[in-house]
Amino acid sequence: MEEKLVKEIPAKSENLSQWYIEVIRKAELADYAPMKGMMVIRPAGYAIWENIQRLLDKRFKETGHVNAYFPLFIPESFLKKEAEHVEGFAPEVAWVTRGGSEELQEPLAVRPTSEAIICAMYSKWVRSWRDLPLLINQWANVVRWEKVTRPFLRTTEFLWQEGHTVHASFEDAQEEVLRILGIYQDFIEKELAIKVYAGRKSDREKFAGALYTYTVEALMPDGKALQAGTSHNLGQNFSKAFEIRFEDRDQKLKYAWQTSWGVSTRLIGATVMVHGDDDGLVLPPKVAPHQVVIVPIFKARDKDKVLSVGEKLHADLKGRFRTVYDSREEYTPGWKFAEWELRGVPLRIEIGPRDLEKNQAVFVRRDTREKFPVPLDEVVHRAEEVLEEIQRDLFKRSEDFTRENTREAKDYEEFREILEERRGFVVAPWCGREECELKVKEETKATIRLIPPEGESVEGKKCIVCGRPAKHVVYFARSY
RNA sequence: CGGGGCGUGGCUCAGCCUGGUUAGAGCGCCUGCUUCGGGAGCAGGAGGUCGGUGGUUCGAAUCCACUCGCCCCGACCA
Repeated sequence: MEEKLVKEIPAKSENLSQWYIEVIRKAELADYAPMKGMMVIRPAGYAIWENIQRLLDKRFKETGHVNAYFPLFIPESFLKKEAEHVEGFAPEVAWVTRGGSEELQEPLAVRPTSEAIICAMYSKWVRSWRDLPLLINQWANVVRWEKVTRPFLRTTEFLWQEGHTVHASFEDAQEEVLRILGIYQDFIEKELAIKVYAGRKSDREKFAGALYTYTVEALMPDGKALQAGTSHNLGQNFSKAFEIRFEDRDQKLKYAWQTSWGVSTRLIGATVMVHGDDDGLVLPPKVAPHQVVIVPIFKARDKDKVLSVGEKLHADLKGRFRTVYDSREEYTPGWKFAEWELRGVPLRIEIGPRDLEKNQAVFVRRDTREKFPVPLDEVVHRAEEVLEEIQRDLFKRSEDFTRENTREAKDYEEFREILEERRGFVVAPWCGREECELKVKEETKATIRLIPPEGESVEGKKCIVCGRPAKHVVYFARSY
């Protein structure tokens, strides 16, 4: 039994919810603002977001997308143009009804998502098939008046990116939707080291106003699923509501086909939950604000020697990795170890008198706590390898956990038993009827998280609930 | 939005039930010295008006009402 090194954080395995909140505050990722459901993203948290932005934005640009920025406010009449859309979002929209001392003629919604305002602009910009595809993304904040909030996972205001594209055909739009879904999956698995399943949402769970919604879903340590990103095929629903038409090669005027897609600061929450441990954050090297921390260890008599080697190490490392050199003298090495572990720095490099004698440094992995000596002239090279190993191992662990907690249910009794006692994903055949979906939700609190891509045959399979012939084999889970 | 719990120096909490001296502790913080390979030791010091508002009372952290915020359960949630 390993000794717990950080005080005042509840054990992750015993109380995930408390652990999560405490870690976020103690590691200074975020703090509560004085208004309900709102938080301040502190520098340590924002640095993760900046890394997410950088790595995702690169992928968007590589696939032909450009960034723009649309207004925060949406006139009420615009929001109302697409019927399903307004119905879906109405309960959680914040309104501005006054400007200065004057009542507004028309209330302005604080965007809960930007389809309405963006489509209004697109209807002005799209005229010809030559204008398509239109591939725009924006990094922005949105506001949703949620009843239950939790830092990063569900807050009143949050940061995200939302892509909004316009295409000449259903096929083009569908291709875009799946391309983005692929980017999300690749990004989350490679950079955040979180295993996700990708698939389509049931009609009940899809985005308000979409034809189809695709999703990537991750499994949290308590066995509940978290929607990590969505990509919607909007069909012509919005183009008809907002009159986005183009004249095609055949000289016919056609309504455009659209998509929208997004991931949010919720990804930070997922990263914290999936990888953290009882001593605090464990951050994947690719998005960690600091990838390496160098801690020099010295007594008065070897201070100069150790510090000069430490500085040399720092100089060698800082060009390659996000490195912090913690040479503060007011804290002891032990204190620093605990502090940087709490903050999730993937690799710690210790350098002390004993190491100098052997011309080495000591590496300590945050994820495994594995400690091993590295010759001084191999530090940079080994650091690179170790960071890659950590990144890989974190994903492996997430993948193993997710697979181990993905089970097939033979019958409804077993289905309920799994969701009650072990949770995780339960894979089962479904007839496609909302009635059965609702029954499952009522009786187990689980919903259909996704319908996987076609492939597996449903020949001879029967709905886990009603026994009718199955249309799909789907993934159920309780969710955040 | 319904049920429950909780707001006291930066943090974790005691005090409240049974109102009454200058509101306490540990950690953290500041100063000095000694330390430094897993959250160092000693000495001295600073810091709170008890979430907010109103009420009861000679007197309120303590009792009452309202209100803001946080946590848990439920409802809701693309």
